Amino acid sequence: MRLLLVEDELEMAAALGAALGRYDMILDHAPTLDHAMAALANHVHDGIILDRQLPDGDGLSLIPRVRALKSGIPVIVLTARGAVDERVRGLDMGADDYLAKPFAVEELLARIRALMRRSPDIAPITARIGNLVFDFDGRQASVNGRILDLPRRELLVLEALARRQGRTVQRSTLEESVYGYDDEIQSNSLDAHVSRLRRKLSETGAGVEIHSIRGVGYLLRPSL
Amino acid sequence: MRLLLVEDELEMAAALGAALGRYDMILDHAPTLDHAMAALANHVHDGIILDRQLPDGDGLSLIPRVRALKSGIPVIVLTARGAVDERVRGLDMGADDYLAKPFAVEELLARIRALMRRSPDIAPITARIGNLVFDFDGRQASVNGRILDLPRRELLVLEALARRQGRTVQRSTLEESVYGYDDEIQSNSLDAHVSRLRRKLSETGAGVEIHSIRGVGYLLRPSL
DNA sequence: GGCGCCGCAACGTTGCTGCAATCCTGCTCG
DNA sequence: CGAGCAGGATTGCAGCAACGTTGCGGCGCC
Repeated sequence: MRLLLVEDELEMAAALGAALGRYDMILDHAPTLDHAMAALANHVHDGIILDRQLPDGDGLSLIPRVRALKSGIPVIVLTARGAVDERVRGLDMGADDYLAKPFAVEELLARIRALMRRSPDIAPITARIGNLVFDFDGRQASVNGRILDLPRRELLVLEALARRQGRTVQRSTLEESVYGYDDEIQSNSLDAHVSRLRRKLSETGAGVEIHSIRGVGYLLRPSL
Repeated sequence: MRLLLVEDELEMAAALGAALGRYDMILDHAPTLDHAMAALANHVHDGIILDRQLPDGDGLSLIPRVRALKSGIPVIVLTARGAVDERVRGLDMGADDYLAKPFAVEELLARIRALMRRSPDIAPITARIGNLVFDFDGRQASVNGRILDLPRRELLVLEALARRQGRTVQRSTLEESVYGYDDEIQSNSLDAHVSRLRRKLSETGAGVEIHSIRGVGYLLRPSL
């Protein structure tokens, strides 16, 4: 992980650099807005820590420029303690979080982690098949970050298949997880759901296929 | 924000519930340790307020069990005034703070906020979706710097959705965070709140939409 | 007493879902 | 090797449950 610290106090920068280094993070240091823009243009950063009082202007003015360049980067603003309206202004300018000085390094770290977690890169309990990501916790499927909004039954089918990805799922097992035990079915509704699911998966380029095994059940796997 | 009060005196519980309600917080009430454990198992709370003298034991015995279940939750212990060693014992058992009875509600509130702020792991302090900024600390939503003046229930809906932005929130989860668990609902009031919220969000150009997933729940996301 | 929030219910609307009819595909057996 | 068949795929349709919207009345709060 590589962070950019925009801060004119050298002491502070050095201290933070040392602390973050212990957590395998790289800290680039920019003492002014100009330096910051140059650094952003030349390197790829995963997050920005921004002081407000800088020699060549208010740190906040950097935010729109950052967003224009790379919108997704988390920005944490350092504010003076207790300055509530400063805080509000920072957030409205598009900062993702703020931290009052003085602060504990651990807290900064925790917030960085929290922000990183928010970006969809690192997902908790998920299955990946092809371009498809199924989030069992959030009970939703997405393809390339775009959430598929699937009706309940189709979602249940996909969930059951994703749970056992690459392995065949008995037809009866599937029926059980889509319908209750009590809730019987007397038609090929399940097949119908599979059919509709297939269409949606191929339309969205999920890169998966639901393979059917005659007389046994279905199987979810990457296509090709 | 949703808190659990473990306290056998009903008067006290009612008074606190009313007071916290004015600050847009949901208070669940558990009169015994057993009730408390049941509530914790079934619901997601952001903090616990714990009395020591309970019908079925010392409140402190709850703390290790809480930590085992969900470690990050702040716990505030209510103690009798002046009992110093009680206080010490509470902190040693893993409480995060204590408060001597009788106390001012404002003080309790301040301590809750302080604790929430101190445990940065649980959540980032703000969420940004589209032009909408939700400040979990200040408990308010704003669009382009203009604060949205939302009634209590609508704010709770938006908060719950913003907490899990971009992910589907089960209908039941939403109901729980908007209403307490004793506080039942038997109509489509939730839908009504969502409807009104939608109107306000679109009128103010928040750039977000509350997408509904039939049979599952809702989902807050930027509108295209 | 005015105002606004809230639960509630009525009613309109949507779109999921079970069903069945029809077509398709792979297997079996003579 | 080809006909027959069983299981699977697809799709239109209608019923209905879930959702959206709105107005009303009660209640608490200033």
